[in-house]
Amino acid sequence: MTLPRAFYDRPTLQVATELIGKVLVHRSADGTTAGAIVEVEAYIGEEDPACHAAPGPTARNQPLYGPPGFAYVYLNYGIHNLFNVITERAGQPAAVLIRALEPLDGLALMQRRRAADRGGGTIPDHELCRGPGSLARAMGITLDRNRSDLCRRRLCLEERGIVYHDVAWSARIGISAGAEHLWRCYVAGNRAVSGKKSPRLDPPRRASTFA
DNA sequence: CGTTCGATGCACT
DNA sequence: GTGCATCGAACGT
Repeated sequence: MTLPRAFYDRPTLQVATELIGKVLVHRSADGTTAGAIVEVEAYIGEEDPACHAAPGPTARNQPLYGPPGFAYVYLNYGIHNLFNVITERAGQPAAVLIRALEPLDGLALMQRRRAADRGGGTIPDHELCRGPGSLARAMGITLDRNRSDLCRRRLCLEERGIVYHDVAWSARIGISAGAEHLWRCYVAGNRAVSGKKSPRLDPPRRASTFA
């Protein structure tokens, strides 16, 4: 079932953690793709230097100031589309960046979209939606989905009863200002999560007693 | 395995 | 003109 607008109309960190395990679905002209969210980052308010709202309202960041439950898609590094969901009530600029999915539906279509960028070759399933740019590419999410209503059918988030354990928090990836906030939420140990090897939760099997 | 580095387009100063 | 909420090809171990 599709998440209602009230889901997004709450504190951003709360929405971020509850987004883990929810399913992002895109019904496009090419077909339907879907995946379970395993990694997100929160961007909260004009006081957060890494948030696009940091400079105050501009033409580009307008969706951040709008009502919750809408998409904010923008072009990054001239190459990648990044997909965010708007949280908090209108006037409070905040969003959650979706960084990685575990692919569920439409894997062949994802494969085709990703392969279109390269010469060819097959991509491992767990790498299809690993990283925010790759995810948007595999899901077919482009700039024309900016401001899309996530409570409609075309592009939405669903509850399918998926539960992940070992949910962890860390600093956000790829930013310098605002690194003190631990606003990245991810499933520890999941192969579809971006970045290097996720730090292990369990302690080393044998700690040396000698220094 | 790991790390480095170039590509690329647009918003903003 | 500058600086990105990145990716993956091309190297080195």
